[in-house]
Amino acid sequence: MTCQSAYMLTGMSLRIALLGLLDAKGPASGYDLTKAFDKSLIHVWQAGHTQIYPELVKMADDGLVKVESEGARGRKIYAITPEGTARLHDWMVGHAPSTVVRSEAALKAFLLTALDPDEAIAVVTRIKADAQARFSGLECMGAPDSEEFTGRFALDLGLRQAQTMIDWADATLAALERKAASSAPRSA
Amino acid sequence: MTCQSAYMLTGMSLRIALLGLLDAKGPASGYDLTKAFDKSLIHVWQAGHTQIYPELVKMADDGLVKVESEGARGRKIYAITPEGTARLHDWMVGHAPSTVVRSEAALKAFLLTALDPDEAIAVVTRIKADAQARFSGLECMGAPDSEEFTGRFALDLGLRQAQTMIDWADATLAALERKAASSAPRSA
DNA sequence: TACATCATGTAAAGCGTTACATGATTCC
DNA sequence: GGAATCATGTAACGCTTTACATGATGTA
Repeated sequence: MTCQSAYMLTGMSLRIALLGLLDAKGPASGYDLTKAFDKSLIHVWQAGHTQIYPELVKMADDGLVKVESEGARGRKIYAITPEGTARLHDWMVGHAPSTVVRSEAALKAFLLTALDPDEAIAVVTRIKADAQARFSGLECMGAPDSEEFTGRFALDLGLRQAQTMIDWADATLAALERKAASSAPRSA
Repeated sequence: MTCQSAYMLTGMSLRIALLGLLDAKGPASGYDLTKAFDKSLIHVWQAGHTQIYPELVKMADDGLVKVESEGARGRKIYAITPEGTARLHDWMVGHAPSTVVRSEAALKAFLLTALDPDEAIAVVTRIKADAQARFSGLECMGAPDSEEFTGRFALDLGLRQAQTMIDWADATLAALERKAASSAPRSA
């Protein structure tokens, strides 16, 4: 009956991502964290500075981070607190993964049968091209210099997911082409 | 320069999902559509009745659907209009897939290195169990009677994605177990 | 001096969840 | 009569995006 405290029940993932970055890489400013989201968290979670700055203020109010120092140009360096570390740990081991899915690609897949085969082929071809671009982007993040080691497992997952989309697109294109051929065989 | 009209630029996916259902299955009430989301769109897009009812009203205002008839118990049957069909078609072929990703599982993958190997193993084991449950759920939706044919391609995609998560979890568990063994070899 | 980058914020609007609220009909 | 299901809605809150806004510092 005793429901765990509220942080187990609500979204919170932006907080967790920020705590994770501060935990892994040490104190940083909102500006640094915004860049980190763009650079190494882009395939995992997205947030802009307009979301990050106010969230850091709220997290400081809640004692999860604190302003460690203020540098040039009003730069504020945040550090994770022991309470913040504990919160991060609790979320990682205690938070039941949410089952919500909201995928535009899956929605297009769902609605594909509403289109003519030719149009459906165009849609899936575009999805495939996107997945290939994502795969290439992730590959670049990975191997050579790789200043970001934190994302090793997430990178592997991202690559596998992109490959899965490519494979699905290939299989779907094959099915659609069979259908296009059988529904209009006279043009051969 | 001429940006396409606003519907190309914003979210809209709930609208599209509703239009797709009305297009595929014919006129339906908000209640029916809510059930359809739960039953056949659950692995694609999620929405509850509190979101669907007001959205249908707005869509009627915009001329994409209309109240075709009113049945017992205040039941309102919505039908897609030609304009709605056109909007659905335009989105399918014209909307650039959004690149935003926000995945709690990927976030956990990213933060895995912040945990002890033992804890990380527990987290990944749970992710794997979830993916297996999702896979089984999708399998049930698929084969035998299958009153929902519309979701054929989306179902295939969902199964592939669930399998990918299972495969990633297995590979990650193997890596973590090697790490756990090498960091504490004396307990053998 | 002008432009790029660094660095921080606020405000408005839309999307999504949870809680609240109501009433009709059907089945036991 | 009571419970389950049918059927629709509103309100409050939180998350996310877009647009607006400001000023400091470095560099060509």
